[in-house]
Amino acid sequence: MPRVKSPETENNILKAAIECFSQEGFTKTTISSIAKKAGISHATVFLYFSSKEDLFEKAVIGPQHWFYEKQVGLIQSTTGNSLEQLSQMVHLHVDFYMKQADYLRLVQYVFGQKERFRSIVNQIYSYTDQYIDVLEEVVKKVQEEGMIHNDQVRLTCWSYFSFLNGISLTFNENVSSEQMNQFKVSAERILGIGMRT
Amino acid sequence: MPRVKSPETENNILKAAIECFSQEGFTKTTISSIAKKAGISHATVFLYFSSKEDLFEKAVIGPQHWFYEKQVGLIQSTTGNSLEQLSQMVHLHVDFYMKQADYLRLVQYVFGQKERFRSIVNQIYSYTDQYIDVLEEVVKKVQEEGMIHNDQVRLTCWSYFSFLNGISLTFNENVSSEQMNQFKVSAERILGIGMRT
Amino acid sequence: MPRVKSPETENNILKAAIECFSQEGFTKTTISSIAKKAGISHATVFLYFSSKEDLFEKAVIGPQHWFYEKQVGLIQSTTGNSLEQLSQMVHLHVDFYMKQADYLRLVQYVFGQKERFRSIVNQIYSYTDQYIDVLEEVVKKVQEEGMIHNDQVRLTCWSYFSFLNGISLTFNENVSSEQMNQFKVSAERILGIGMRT
Amino acid sequence: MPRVKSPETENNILKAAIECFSQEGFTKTTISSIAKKAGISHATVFLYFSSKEDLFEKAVIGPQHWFYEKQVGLIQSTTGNSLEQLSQMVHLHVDFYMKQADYLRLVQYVFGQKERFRSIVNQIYSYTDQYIDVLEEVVKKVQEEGMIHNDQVRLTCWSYFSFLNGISLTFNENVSSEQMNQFKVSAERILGIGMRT
DNA sequence: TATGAATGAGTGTTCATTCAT
DNA sequence: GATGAATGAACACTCATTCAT
Repeated sequence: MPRVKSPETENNILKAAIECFSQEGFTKTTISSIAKKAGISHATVFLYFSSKEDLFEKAVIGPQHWFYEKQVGLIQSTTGNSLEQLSQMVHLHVDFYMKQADYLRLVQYVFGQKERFRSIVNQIYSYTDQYIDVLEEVVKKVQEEGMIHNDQVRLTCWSYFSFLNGISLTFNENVSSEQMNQFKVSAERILGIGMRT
Repeated sequence: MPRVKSPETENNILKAAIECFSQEGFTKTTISSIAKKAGISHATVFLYFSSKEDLFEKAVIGPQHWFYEKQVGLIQSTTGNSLEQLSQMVHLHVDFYMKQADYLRLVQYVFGQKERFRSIVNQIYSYTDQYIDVLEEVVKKVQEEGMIHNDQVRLTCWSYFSFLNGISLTFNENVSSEQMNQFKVSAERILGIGMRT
Repeated sequence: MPRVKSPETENNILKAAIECFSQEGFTKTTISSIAKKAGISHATVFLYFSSKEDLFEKAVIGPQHWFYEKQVGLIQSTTGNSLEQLSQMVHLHVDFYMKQADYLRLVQYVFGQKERFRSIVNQIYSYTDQYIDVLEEVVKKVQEEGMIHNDQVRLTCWSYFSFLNGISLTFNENVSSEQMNQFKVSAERILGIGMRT
Repeated sequence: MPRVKSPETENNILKAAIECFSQEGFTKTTISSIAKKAGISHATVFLYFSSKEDLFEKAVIGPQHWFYEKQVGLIQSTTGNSLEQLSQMVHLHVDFYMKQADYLRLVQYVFGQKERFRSIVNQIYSYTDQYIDVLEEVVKKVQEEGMIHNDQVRLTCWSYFSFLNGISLTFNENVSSEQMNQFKVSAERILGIGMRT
């Protein structure tokens, strides 16, 4: 982070960049459109980021730390016995994923072009891996208490994670609360809870 | 009598286009690169498609019919009692989605930029709706036999569909067979079957 | 002239070419548009003319012979004493020039870009020179009869010729008969006749 | 504070554009050739003009105001009695038209393709109309003094104007002074003066 | 520091021309 | 002989990046 002048400006650029890149993709988005949205001149962008690629990478990677902290935070904010905690986490996760549509679209855009954005994809995978670690712990704990059973906890966690991405991709606009509830049920089922048989 | 425009060439262009567009996105992909991959001159592309936009739309929409026919076909190819059939369908679906990574990435790319590709997105939604119709029927039949229970069958089907897209997005390369199996288990769970409690 | 197959087709092409070239200029006009107007395929044009340049040159030069024969014919078709004949000629000339707007526009187009179409321009000048020869003879004859006086007969003829081109250029659509009459008066005045003092 | 867009550069582009367009026509002329002649990069042209069409229109229309001011100025610069003034005006006009060959060729090029450049043609007609207004006044004044007679003053003025364009079109290079003098005589005759019978 | 002017590299698209049938 | 498919050359226009102020 060059931190040349105003960190506020830097943030404005990054926010504008996330919006533009997620709506139009990398190549279609112009530096000018980002600058305009950030309320500055296009040339100023280059004072804060060395190139369009640099800005893109920072816009995608930058929020990752916060993003996964947030997810972990959701887990830690739960209360009750561990089964109840897991269920609460699922609810919070689904809500969170549907609310972060903009940024998630950007991440999904990058994931859809793995060869093109190899280096960024790898960085995100590494963040995700850490998060899956945390998730795995939680699920394992519930399992040890005998309340659910999953042969392959880690792989189950990846399924869960994929599901969250899948719903965010398919429904990033106009989701009903009924639909949201169903997503939560489905997510719980993936983790082995919530079956009402 | 002059030479005749070859349907084979048209197909080569479409195949090349799907590959390129899914790897690089719309704007980054050049007509030249598509032409090169199809083994023709870039100008020839314009003999078959009126513009880059036209080619893109046809590359995305074209396979939809086949794609959903295929999915419906998978359902019909199953045997046994209806629960077994549903389970078989899930297995075939997961396999199919992981194999169609290239094309699915393209569809997901379009979905990630709904404002930009509004018209295409709407067309795909309409295909998907039809497919969900079929899926709903199947699930309802199993349910009527009392073997599973889902309050919201249609919404459950959308969850199932989102999950398939989610795994295809997150893992479009190097998936282990263990992982594949877990995906199948998770998919079954979303539909309310496969819980081993 | 290759005279490959049908002279009728060749003529259709030339007629279409004159129309297109005079309306849109050389570069803007496409071989396809000419072919379409001539009711044939664009490739067929190349059976009759070796290149676009070739077709253009033939379309411009081709009618020159007929055009100046026609003008000379107008002179010879007059009757009465030589002053009356000159006046009749002027009337016929003005009518003729306003009627040949399409082709004249093409010639004027070429004249407006003398460097670009040097060779064609020179050929037209040589035709025009011959015509001015004829015109000069006529005017000189009237002058010898003492009915008009012009110091510089040849230069006066060029003025007359320039005037005809000038009105055709400025008014190639919607000319009133009043205007036509005034043109005739003006043309006569250039030649030294028609002054009503 | 950044550099400022220079009006000098804009003028250079316009001058280069007039030269190129008048020599090669609209389509044949490339933005690069204009830029080269103006001593700048082709991309810079688009900083000053939004498109090739825009540049063309401005190059054609731009000088119209100056052009007709100039013509009117010529009239006002004359001295002596009104007949002498008219004669002087004609001399100045002929000189002026032969000197403005470059720009006039461009105007004539546009006039030769009225359908293609309809909007520009209409704008020029409106300028010309104003100029003819002025000319008409002058001629009428001379006429009122009983020194010449023209039935249709306005139409005569259009003839005069057409003649000026005609000579400029036919002789935009290498005109002898003898020829120039004859042009002046012819122009005077159109207006009803200068007959030496 | 911040900006707008300037530009070179790049791309979609057109079109004259060639070629196979 | 006639045609439509195929193509390479060319061009308008865009945009990331640099530079002068």
